[in-house]
Amino acid sequence: MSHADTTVSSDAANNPCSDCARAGHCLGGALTADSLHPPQVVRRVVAKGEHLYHAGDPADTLYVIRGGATKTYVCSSDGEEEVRGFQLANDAAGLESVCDRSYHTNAVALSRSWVCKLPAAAVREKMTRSPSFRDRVLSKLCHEFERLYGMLHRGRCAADQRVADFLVTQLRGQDGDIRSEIDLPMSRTDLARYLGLTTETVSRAFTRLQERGVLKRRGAHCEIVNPAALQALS
Amino acid sequence: MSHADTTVSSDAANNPCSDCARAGHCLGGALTADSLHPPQVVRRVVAKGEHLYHAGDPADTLYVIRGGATKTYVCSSDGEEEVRGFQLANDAAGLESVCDRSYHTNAVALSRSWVCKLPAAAVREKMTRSPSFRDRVLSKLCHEFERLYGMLHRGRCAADQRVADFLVTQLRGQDGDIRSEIDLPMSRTDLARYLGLTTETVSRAFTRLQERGVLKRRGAHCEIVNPAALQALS
DNA sequence: CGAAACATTGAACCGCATCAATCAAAGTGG
DNA sequence: CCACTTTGATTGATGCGGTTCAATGTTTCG
Repeated sequence: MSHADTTVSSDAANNPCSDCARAGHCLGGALTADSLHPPQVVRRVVAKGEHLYHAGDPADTLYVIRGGATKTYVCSSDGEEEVRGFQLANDAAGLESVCDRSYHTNAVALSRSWVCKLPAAAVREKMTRSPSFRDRVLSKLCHEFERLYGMLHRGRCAADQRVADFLVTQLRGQDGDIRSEIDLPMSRTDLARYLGLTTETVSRAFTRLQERGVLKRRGAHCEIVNPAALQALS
Repeated sequence: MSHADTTVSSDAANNPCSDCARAGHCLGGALTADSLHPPQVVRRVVAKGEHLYHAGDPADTLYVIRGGATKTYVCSSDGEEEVRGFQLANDAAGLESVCDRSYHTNAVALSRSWVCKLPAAAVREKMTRSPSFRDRVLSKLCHEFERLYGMLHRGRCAADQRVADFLVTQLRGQDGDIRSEIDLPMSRTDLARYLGLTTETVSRAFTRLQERGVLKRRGAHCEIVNPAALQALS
């Protein structure tokens, strides 16, 4: 994945979205399309382990992930970490900034990541001015609802199903087609805390999937040998 | 609970919210406050077992429950019913009408219920006109997110904790104070399908809570003897 | 009253968590 | 570059909680 366009031209200094290939599909692009004066969207590189925000911080920024990967998580009352979601390229983090005063999750980079910061105030203002932009934001919220309902459903399935379902979800790109291989950016521990299982159980599920000839693993890389079988499980 | 105001005055025929005590706290009241010509909000009585909408129907109505109780549910691929939520007085059903074209759940009355139908088009239109109304709708969506996150957390707890946590949630009225007794409007089966457990496990959890002196049951009625102990569990 | 639906209780089984050990990969410092 | 440490992943053995199957008790309603 190339991030050559992070080198800032003088144009991009005023509007980082002007030289972004994804501007047409991104809330940031829409936010800066009818150009007001100052740069509203800011690009940033985030080191592995660095936080985008913490729970309780004033929710003043909507993040769009350009590259890399992040996770959102909370620490439950018993001290356990609950992973609420992973964000890859083109995903949003901190959507609660649209409808709440403060973040209720923590967000941290799983690897070196490239993100765009959209001021929540600008997003709200644009929502007021443009119903179509508002509908795009609502659509994002709607997708998040669907994802959460999916998580709830997964929580009622057996371990192998949870892992299979997760893989199917991850393999489906935003363009709709289904890839046959993937690099999982998160650790087994994070995946377990996302799926509501232990690392041991997740590990065993992967082993079983491999033994059945559904997939092959090489470290974080994961190749789907039998997509139909994977789909059938989830 | 009295529903005397369902008897329609000629005023109320044009605007059912004009004689509703809850109009000030209800999206319906806000929708009809700056009165346009025809009645936008329609009241209806829904018989037990009658559906408000089905999954796949065009999502053209936002429902507000005035009295009674409803549940939303989906039938998963394996034929099992998954209950996604219960709606009591002042709760909304069909929130997806704000951001989606069609409902993705079914909604059915658990008992004779009184509902208000808000046309989704009118809600969207008012959102465009009034940022504060828009923020109220967004706030509803935000609360739904919180509820879903709570459900996800509950899904990782033991059976007794799930039931205790559910009770605590139900006992907390929208005014913030905590009641000491409650009539559960849903069957054990529905509750089990909501909590991701079996009816037997839910039943045993209630029995254990009673044996520990936390609560007393008389049919659907549930009296909390030791609120502190209940809170401590959840 | 009698039937049907719902709720409760009991016994046995099974899947996941837990505890524990080994293995693999990635740094780190001499 | 190689020992050494550290971190993460895998595999194994055991126990427990919730499901499953089955029976009984309770409520509701024609």
